Amino acid sequence: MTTTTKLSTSRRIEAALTEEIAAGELAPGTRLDEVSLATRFNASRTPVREALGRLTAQGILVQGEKRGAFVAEYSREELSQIFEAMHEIEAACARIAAQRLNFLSKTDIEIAQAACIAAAEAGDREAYLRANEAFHTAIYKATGNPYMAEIAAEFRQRTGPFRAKKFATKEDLIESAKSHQDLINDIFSEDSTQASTGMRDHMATSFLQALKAN
Amino acid sequence: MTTTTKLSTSRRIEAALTEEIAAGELAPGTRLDEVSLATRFNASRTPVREALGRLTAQGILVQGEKRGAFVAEYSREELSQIFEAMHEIEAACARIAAQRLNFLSKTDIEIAQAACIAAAEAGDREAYLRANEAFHTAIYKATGNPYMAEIAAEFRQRTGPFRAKKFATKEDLIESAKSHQDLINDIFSEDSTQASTGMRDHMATSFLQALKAN
DNA sequence: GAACGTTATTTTGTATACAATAGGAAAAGT
DNA sequence: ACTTTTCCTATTGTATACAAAATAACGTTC
Repeated sequence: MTTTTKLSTSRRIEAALTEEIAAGELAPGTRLDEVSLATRFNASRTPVREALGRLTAQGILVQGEKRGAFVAEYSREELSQIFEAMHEIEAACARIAAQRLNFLSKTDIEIAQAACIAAAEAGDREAYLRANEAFHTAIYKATGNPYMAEIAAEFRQRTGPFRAKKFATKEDLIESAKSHQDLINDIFSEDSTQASTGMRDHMATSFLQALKAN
Repeated sequence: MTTTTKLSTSRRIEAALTEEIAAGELAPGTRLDEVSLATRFNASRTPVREALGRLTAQGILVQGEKRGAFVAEYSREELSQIFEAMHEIEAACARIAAQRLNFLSKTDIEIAQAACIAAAEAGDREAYLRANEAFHTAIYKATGNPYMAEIAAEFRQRTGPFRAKKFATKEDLIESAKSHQDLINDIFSEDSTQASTGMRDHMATSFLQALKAN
C-alpha cells in the first residue's frame, strides 16, 4: 500500500533515496553525484540538491563542504553512540506513553503486536520487520507527542541500514516478539519508570541481535 | 567573541537568521520572503532557499507547500509537547552523563556553574542566560555522545524564542543557580536514575519560570 | 625514479531565467 | 449586500547558466 500522493519533484527524489538507502541498495559510504541523480530522475540539479540537503539534515547522508554527499557511514564507536541515543529516546517514548495511555493507543499497540506474533510464528522475516516497525510507531503515537515521535522515527530511519541484517532465524523473531510482550506489560502498568526500563531492556536484546548479524 | 570563520553564503544567511530569531527580532509567525532576504543579504534566492530549508529541518521555521516560510509559532498545546520532549531529552543527557562522568567533564560543568553563580549574584541577566546555556552544553558534552548532544542543542535552540522572557528578577537567577547545584549533586552521584530525575526537577522549575513570564 | 608544482577536468556553490500554483482583487450573478 | 467566479499578481518550485574550488592528471625538476 504505497500512498500515491502527488509529490513535488524534490520530495519524490527524497523519498526514493530514503527508500533505497533503507533497503540497503545504496550502501553506507556510497557517493551520491548530483548530476547523475538529476539525469536519473529526469530533473535538474536544484531539486536534487534540496533532497540531499534534507536527507543530510536527517543524518541519513553526510555532506562535506564542497566535498559532495555520501550515504552516512559510521565507525563502531559512532554506531554505538547512535544506538545509545536511540535507546534513550525510545525509553523516553515508553515513559511518556505509559503516562498517557488510553484505550485507543492500547488497542493500536496490541494490534501491532498481534501482527508481530503472526509474522514470527509464520517465520516471515520481511513481514516481521514491517510489523516491528509498526509496533514501535504505535508506541511513538501513544506518547501523544508528535515532536517526540518525530525524533524517534528519525533515529529509526537513521539506524535502518545497520539493523537490516537482523533477525536471521525464526527463533530470533519469536524471541523479539516475546520481548515485545514484556515491554507491553511494562508500559500498560502505567508506571513510567518501569516502562522506560522495559524499553531499555527490549532495545538491549534487539541490539544484541543486530550485533550477532555482523 | 564571534568566531570569524569564513562561511559560505548560505551558511552565513542561516547563521544570521538563527541569531535574529533567537534574539526575538524575528517573532514567531513572521513570514520570511525569499526575494527580500536575497536582496537583504546581497545574494540570490538559491542560497536563501538552502538556508530556509535547513532552518525548517531544525524546526525553527515551518514551510508549507507553495506557502512560504514562517518563523515557527506554536499553540499552548504544541509548546507543552515541545517542552515535554526537551525535558525528556535533557533527562536522558543527564542520565548518560552520570554514567560516563570523568574529571574533565566534571570540571567543565563546575566551571560553567561558577559562571552561573557569578552572574546570578551580579544580577546580570544577559550573562546568566549565556552561562546557563554553557552549563547545559557542558552536560551535553559530558554524555560523550555527540548525537545526543546535537538533539538536545537543537531543542534548546528551538525553544529559545519561548524562553526569552525568563529570569525576570534577580531572585529568579539565584533560584535557578541553586537548582543547578542540586542537579550537579545528582549527576555527580553517578547514579543515572537520580541524575535523570534531578534533571527533570530542574527543568520543571525552569519551565515554571518561563510560564511566570508569560 | 620520486616528489613537487602546474594545469585540466570534474563537481559543487551561486546566480538568473522560466514555469506553475496559490492567494487575492475585481466583476458578475443572486 | 453578499456570494461566487474569474482573472491577475505575487511567490514558490524547477531549470539552466556561470563561477569557484577541489581532485586528478600530467609534466618537470631534483
